Amino acid sequence: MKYTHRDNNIILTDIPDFNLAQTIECGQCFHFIRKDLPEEDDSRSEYTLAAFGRGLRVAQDGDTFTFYDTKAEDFEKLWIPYFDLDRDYGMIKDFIIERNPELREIVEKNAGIRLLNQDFFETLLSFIISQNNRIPQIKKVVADISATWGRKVGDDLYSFPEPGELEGVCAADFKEKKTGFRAAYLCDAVSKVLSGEISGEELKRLELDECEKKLCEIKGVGPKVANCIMLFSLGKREAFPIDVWMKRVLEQVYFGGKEKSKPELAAFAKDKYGEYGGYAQQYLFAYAREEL
DNA sequence: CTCCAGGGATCAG
DNA sequence: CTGATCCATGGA
Repeated sequence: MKYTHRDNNIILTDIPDFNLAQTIECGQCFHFIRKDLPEEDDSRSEYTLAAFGRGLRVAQDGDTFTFYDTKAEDFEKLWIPYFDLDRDYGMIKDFIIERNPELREIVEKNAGIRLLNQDFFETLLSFIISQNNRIPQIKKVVADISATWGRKVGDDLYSFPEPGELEGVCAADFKEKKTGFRAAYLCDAVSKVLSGEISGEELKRLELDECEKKLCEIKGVGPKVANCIMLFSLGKREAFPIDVWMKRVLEQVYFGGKEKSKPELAAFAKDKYGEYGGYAQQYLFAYAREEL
């Protein structure tokens, strides 16, 4: 990874297959603020985001990425893994398109997506919150929970609380954050993590099916949420979350619009995309939200 | 007013 | 296994 260090900023060029806006706004993370930029300038985008107890201001201008106020050590240890910058997405996309030519346009429309490697605990709670909810509302709840129990890590930006910071927080407290019926689920998740019954490190070592099964022991975690957690925070890139959008796009692309059940589609996707399921899923999801 | 949101728990058949 | 209903909350 080649980059330069200037005025406390990390400047990154020559990084292919990476678009900041596509990566941050494709529905895999909720803990960010997009900076309003004058005019609709597609070539520039800027965000502040929180991850792993840190805040980050980052911008893309053409093929130049700027990580503001970032030390080389943090860039190497935090942000390269977080943005998955060490991975060869050109190879991944070629592989997907070669085996699934019907996905060519869909992949190329969002060719700059990278799958983030997020914190397990934050991803677990965030995707419990996501169930039967809308992205703006999810973002609001995540920001509110962070502002209440996390630490200040930037202007109007707070880290997502660690498990220990939520010790003693009960369902009534979560309800005040507009989590609705998910409040009890969040309590169960927090208590299982605090007790050690659920551990991100242990889950990483499990096979996909075993990992999903274990995650589904948490109240409010079903197949879709479990697969999001595995894909976005446990490094399981063969995971394949199926929500209403994935259902729609798969039915449209492969079944002429005919209805299929989610378990049916899950088996279909596993057979079709195999270990690249997670990547295919994210290109399909972004396409579905834009075009369907 | 109704309908629905990156679903899941629960219960019926 | 499959399907129906309910779950809080907010926006269209």
